Amino acid sequence: MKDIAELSGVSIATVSRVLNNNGRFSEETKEKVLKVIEETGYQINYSAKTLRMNKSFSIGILVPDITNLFFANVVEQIEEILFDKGYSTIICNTARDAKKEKAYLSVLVSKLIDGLIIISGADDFEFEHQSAKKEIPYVCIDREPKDKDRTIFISSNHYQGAFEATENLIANGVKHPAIVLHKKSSSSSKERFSGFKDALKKNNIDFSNEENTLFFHTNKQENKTLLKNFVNDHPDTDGLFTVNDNIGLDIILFLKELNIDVPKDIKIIGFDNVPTCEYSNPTLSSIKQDTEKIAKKAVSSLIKLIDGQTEDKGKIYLLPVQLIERESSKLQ
Amino acid sequence: MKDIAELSGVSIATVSRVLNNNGRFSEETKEKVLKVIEETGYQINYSAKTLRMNKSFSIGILVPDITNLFFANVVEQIEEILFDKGYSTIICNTARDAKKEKAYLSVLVSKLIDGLIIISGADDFEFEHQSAKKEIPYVCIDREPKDKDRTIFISSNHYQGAFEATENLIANGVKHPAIVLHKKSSSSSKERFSGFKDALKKNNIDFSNEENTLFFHTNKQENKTLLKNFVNDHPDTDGLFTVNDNIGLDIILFLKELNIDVPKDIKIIGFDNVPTCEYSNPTLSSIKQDTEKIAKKAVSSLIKLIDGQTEDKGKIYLLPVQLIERESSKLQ
DNA sequence: TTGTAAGCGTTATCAC
DNA sequence: GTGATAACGCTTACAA
Repeated sequence: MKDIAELSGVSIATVSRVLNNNGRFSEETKEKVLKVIEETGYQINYSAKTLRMNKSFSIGILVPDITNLFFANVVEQIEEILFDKGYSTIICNTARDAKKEKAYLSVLVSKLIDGLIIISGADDFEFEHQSAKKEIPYVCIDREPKDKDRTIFISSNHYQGAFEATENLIANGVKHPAIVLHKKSSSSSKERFSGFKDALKKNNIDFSNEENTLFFHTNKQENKTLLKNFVNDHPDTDGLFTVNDNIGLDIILFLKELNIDVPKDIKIIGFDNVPTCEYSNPTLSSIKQDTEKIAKKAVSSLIKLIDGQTEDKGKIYLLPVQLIERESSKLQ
Repeated sequence: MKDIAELSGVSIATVSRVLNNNGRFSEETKEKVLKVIEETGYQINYSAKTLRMNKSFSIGILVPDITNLFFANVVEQIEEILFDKGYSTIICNTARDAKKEKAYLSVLVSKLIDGLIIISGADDFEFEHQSAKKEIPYVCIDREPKDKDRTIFISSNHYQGAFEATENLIANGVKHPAIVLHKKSSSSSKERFSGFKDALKKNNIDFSNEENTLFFHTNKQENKTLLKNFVNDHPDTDGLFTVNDNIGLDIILFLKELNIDVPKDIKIIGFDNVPTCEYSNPTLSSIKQDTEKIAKKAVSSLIKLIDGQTEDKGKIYLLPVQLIERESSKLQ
């Protein structure tokens, strides 16, 4: 800027005004300055700007696993919107590791990020606003904040999705549905669980943990055995709602090995609508989340908070989901 | 820092020394200062540090599409290694848009990033080092740099992978192999193309663009027609090497509709080894890139450049790939 | 409409 | 060992 000022024969202050279009300069100087800027290929120094303005024009995103397609889609779309608004995004892959999450939060605070978007995660999110510093606005996607009044919570309607999936199974003739899920569960999979249970209740099917739930681990081989035992112990089972598509897809393979036909013997519906659903055999029915809406809502909510509009604080946005029917749940 | 200094009764300079472990302070002061820091929950201000040191402790990554699993894997691993080394990563999703790429580069320069990692992309990468500023070190993954002497190029051995895939098809009885690829091609898909051609040559199979190549577009329906026409025009075709798995997986579905059996009538091998390969029917053989090695090599190379070690500049690292045989290419 | 200068939170040089 | 202090590049209040 000093160079620009000298080359165009004005003061540094004027250069700054022109750069930020703050008014208080003549058309003539403006052109002079912009010309020099053009020629020199000047690039603003954001550190200095940040230091001075206490605003970094960057937003942090905390995501458990960027290789998960659902997350990747949301992140991609958030990033695009933010980019258009002049913010850059710092994507932090926490690898579902609480320690790493803490470390990242600390780095983000140090970088004076203007806002934070939290995507999913094992337990409720807590932001320990260190010291009396300016509080950093944040919004949560698919993960409940501990401090609900301070932030905005955006989530797909997991309950509704699970409910619809289960009712669809029943409508297609399933008499003994079961849910397959992981033991340690996020707020969203808890919602899915209760959607499943309520659908049974509504359809007068008794629910018991023993008969209607199967808990998977993370190891594939182990899960294969768990499934085998489950269908042995509960041979009536004729429909499975799997808490996500990865589980559903694995089960399709497992059942093939057990010579159990999908959908004739057992119907399956997953959750997330990952691309693989279209390539499996049979193709996997699933619940599709509206990643675009989620991303848009998250960004607009966050921007509001950043701009000091507090009227949405404490709000919860539940976004609708959509059942995508494919072969795995079809009536024969 | 000022507060810390006052609270612990030392000068700001001393606090800085303790924080950075620069020596020139007594054990006693150290403890005193660290205690206060602990209590106050002090967080360093990176903007100030960056401004002063002209070093930002952050690295930019340019990636065409974060929802592509191969890219996501590489990015994830790069991020993890960098995090352990105290760098934070700014992931820039260029969406294969040259304009956006330019815009991002400009932002990254403004943020004084210490280094840059470029992943893939349509054409050779050019970094127009603006003005006489400090030059930013960068390394390229799967994308050739224009200015080869300035940087380090890391790539899977796409040529070898394509060569092996093609030879494997031939070894399994394929007499009339064809390659399926996109018209506008990156440096890596060019390599794959020439690996394919050379494998034909070595096995005394004549190559012609007309008989042995099929160019796909981006539209799925269109591609289905293209494939249909191709197998009509060239009914001898009994093996396809698809330049990536997404094409291969689509073709499996298309051929099913055409009542052409895979692998009996036509054998297929893809490239990238995406997870879906294991779920399709038949499962898709593929070439697996070693994302871990790629990530490690990229980071270590970049760090060397950042540290001013120039002896590796201009080097090219070709990393081995691995054929994963599944049902789609098996001999019956 | 323009210029001067203080100050943002660090690090690094120098003096003690 | 420790402390003053200049400087990094920018914005902005105030003066002109």
